[in-house]
Amino acid sequence: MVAHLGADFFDRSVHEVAPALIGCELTYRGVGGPIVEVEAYDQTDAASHSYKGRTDRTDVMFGPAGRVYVYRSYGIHWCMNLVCDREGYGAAVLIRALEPRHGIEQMRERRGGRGDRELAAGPGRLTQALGITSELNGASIGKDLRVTPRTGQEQVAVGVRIGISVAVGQPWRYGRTDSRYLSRPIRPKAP
DNA sequence: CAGTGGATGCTCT
DNA sequence: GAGCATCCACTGT
Repeated sequence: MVAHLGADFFDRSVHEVAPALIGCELTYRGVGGPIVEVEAYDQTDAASHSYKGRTDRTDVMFGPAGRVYVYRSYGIHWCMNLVCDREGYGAAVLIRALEPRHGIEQMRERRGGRGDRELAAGPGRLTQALGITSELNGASIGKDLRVTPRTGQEQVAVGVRIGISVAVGQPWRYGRTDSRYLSRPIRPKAP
């Protein structure tokens, strides 16, 4: 029985939680590994789904911390977030990449036999590798989905977020400096 | 390598 | 009807 993070870990500013998640192990039904890349989104942020207020889609973002917000991206992919901050405030961390460590064979099957570097390097790839869909939207962490604390010190790099068209200069992307499993290299500022 | 465009579904205007 | 918190295949250096 390994200790895992509960709702209290997430019940604070997303800007504290996001960097603290780097190096924590995330597994869904035993499949996963250490998180190497995340992005923070909060209610005052024009790039956040919660920016324009609570809607049917974004409802989970405004709920209690420690729940899972899953949305469809570009009509094809699923992206997974962990909800942060107090109830009523819309904030979440987008999980963008992890290092494959547990259940690698299952990840390979789900990802069409791609190389290890392409199993979970990117938010759409990660959910596909772990078998996460909208069925998980609104679920609480701690059962099928677990996050365990990191064991050592991590070198966390900070950069600008990817794939957005507003608030592009905000340094709210975090990642392990030395990881081979990032979706893209971390750049301090947009070029 | 870098750059481009298509796939595809849903939310919000 | 526009626009997306993406990925992949394909092209050309």
